[in-house]
Amino acid sequence: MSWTDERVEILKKMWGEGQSASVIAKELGGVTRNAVIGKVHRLGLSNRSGGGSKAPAKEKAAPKTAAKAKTPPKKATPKKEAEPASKPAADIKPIPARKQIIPAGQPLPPQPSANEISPEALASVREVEKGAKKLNLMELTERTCKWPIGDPATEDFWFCGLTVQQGKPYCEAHVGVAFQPMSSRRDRKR
DNA sequence: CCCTGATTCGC
DNA sequence: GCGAATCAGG
Repeated sequence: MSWTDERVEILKKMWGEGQSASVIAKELGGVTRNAVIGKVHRLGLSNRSGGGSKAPAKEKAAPKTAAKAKTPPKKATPKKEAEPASKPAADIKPIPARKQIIPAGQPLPPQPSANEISPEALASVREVEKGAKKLNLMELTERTCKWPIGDPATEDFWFCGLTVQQGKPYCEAHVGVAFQPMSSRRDRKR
């Protein structure tokens, strides 16, 4: 991919909106966040200033003087990550025949007592579950949502598997229902 | 650990 | 000009 005019437009727009480089990169597709950051700098809008026109212009000393003076690339962690780099996208979920969906009354490991989920949270949860990866116990990793769905006693059981929210063990939606601020507990009719 | 932007430098 | 590798801070 190259930086076509419109792609740069999107970049400027999103960067201006304060979107992170990774998000912009994902949006544009075909580029990594590094590419985005690099471009942002070349465009001179590293600072989120729009009409400032005042460029602090902080020049760094040019270390390259000697013939071959390479900065010792210290590799503290030579781990090579096999990142998917760029992949089209996996949207469009046919969604087979899924009847029973979270009975909301038993599959809630956390918060054992009282689990009346707010309508909004429950709505988003169901939304998420439509795109859940349905991972089994073996497929869970530190960054997959560990929210159980279905009945552990049957085959209709799997884990959400979506990307977790930093730190938490669940994805955003599930974090929402798992960590209900005890205040929002109101007796819902059932 | 993950994420963020910043910088360097070979291509 | 481009962007991976790397650095540095949260």
